[in-house]
Amino acid sequence: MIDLKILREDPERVRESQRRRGEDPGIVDELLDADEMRRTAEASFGALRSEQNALSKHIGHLQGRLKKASDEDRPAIQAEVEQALAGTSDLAERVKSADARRSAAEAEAAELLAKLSNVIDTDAPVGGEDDFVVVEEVGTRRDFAAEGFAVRDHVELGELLGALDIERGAKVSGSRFYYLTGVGALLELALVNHAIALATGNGFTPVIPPALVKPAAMEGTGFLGQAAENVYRLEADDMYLVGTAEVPLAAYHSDEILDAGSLPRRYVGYSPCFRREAGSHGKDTRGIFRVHWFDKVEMFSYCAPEDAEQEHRRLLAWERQFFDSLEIPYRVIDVASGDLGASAARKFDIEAWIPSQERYREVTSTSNCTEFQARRLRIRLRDDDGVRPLATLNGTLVAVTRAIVALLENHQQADGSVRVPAALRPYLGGRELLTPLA
RNA sequence: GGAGGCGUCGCCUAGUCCGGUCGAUGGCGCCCGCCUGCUAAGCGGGUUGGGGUCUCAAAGCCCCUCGCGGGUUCAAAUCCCGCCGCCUCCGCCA
Repeated sequence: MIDLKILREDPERVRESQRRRGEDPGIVDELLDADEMRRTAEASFGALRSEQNALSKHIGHLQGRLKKASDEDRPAIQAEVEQALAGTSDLAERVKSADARRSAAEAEAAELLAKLSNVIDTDAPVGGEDDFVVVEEVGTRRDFAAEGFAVRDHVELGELLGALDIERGAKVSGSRFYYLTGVGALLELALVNHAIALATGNGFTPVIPPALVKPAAMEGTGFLGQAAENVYRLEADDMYLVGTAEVPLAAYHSDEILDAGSLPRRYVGYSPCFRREAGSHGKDTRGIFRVHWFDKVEMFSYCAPEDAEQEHRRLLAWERQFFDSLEIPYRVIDVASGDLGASAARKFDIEAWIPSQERYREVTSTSNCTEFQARRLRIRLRDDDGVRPLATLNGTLVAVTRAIVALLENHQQADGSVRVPAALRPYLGGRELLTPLA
C-alpha cells in the first residue's frame, strides 16, 4: 500500500503512476473521497466517545464514594449516580452507530487502498512488456554453425544425460511437471549450494522458509491482486502455496519494528515455488522452462527507504555475479512500467541466452518494492527520528529449472556432453563434464 | 485428535475471582538531566504503537490499542462466545 499522505499532497503523482502501469487512475480520486469520509467519521466518533468516557469516569468515581459512604450520605450519592446515569443509554446508542459508520468508512478506504499498486519509479521505462530497455549485454554467444554441429535443446540434452524425466513428470503430476534425475538432481543441489555460498559470503542469512502460508502473507506481498490467478490456494485449509520465497521472507518480519542500526537485513531463502501459469496455455510447452513447480534461491533485503535504490543495484550485481560465474551469456533489462508487479516500483531482469530458441529469456528478476510491502505487512524501522516504514527488495539468485536450461544448452558439446563451468565443479565432486549415458 | 494451562505498553511482572477511582502496577533495560578524579552506585524525569485535530513545524488536545474478532453493559484487561498462538500431558506419526 502507498502512503496516504503522498496521495493527499500529490494525487497527480499517483494518477500518473497508475496511467503508466496501464491501471485505473480513477481509484486515486475514489480513495481521496473515501479517506475524507473516513476522517470525518473518525472525528464524530471520537467526540461522542470522549463524552461517554468522561461520563463513565464520573460514574465510576461516584460508585467508589458510594461504597465508602456512611448511611446518611448514601441516598444523596445514590441520587447523583442516577442523575448521571440518565441519558447514558441514548448516548451509548449514538456512540455505537457512530462507531459503525466509522468502521464502514475505514473498510471502504482500506479496500480501495489495497487495490492501488505501488507508485512507479519515474526512471522506469514507460510502456508494455516489449518496451523494456536493454541495460547491458554480457558474455559471448557461441556460434554453433561455426563449431559444426546442430544445437540440441535442453530436453534432448537432459534425456541424453539422464538428467531429466518429463514423461514421468506428466504421468505422475500432469503437464508442466518433471523429475530431475541423476546429474540433473545433482545439478540442482550444486546450483543451490553455489548460490547459497555466494550469498552467505556476502553477509546474507540463509533461510529455509515455509512454502505454505496464510492469506495475510500472500496479501501483504501483493500477490492476491492481478497475480491472484497464478497462485495455488488450498481451499480446505485457507492456505496458499508460495510462488516465491519472497512471500515468507517478506512476512518474516511482519508486525515488527526493526532497529535502523540492524539494517540492511539480508536473507537468502531456498524454497519450492508453485505457479498455476493460468493464461499461459500453449506457451513454452516443451521442457522445463515454464513449469508449475520449481526450486529457487531468492535474496531478500530490508533496508531504509533512502537506501533502497542503491540496494537494488547491489542485488542486481549479485545476480550478475552468479550468472557470470556460470559463464552464460545474458542481458540485463530495465522492465517497463506496464510489466511491473503491483508491488514493484522498478524491476530489472536478467535474460539468459537460450541457443535452441535463439533469444534471451528471463532467468532472474529483482524488484524494488520501496515501502509498499512494508506498509501492508506493518514492517517498520526505528531510528532517532522515530518509527517509519522501511523498504523491501527481492532478487533471484537462481531459479533452478531455468538455470539448468541455460546451462545445458550453452555448455553443450557436439557429442551431447555438457561442460561444467569451473565455479560449479566444487559442488559436483570436481566433475568437468557431464556425459551422455551409455 | 483428546485433556489442561497460558497470552498485559522492548523483556519480566501486578491487576482478571467480586466490571467503574486501571487511558494499566512494579522491576530490568534504554534515553535525558543532577551528583561525582573516571567508572559504578545514588537521585529526579522520560520510555507501546496507530489514527484524528491543530501547526510552517512542534507542543497540546481527542479517539483507538491489555493475542484477534464478536457480544453483554451506562461502563470490559476484568463477564460471555468464537478464533489464533504458545506450553504441558496423552494418543498417532514422518
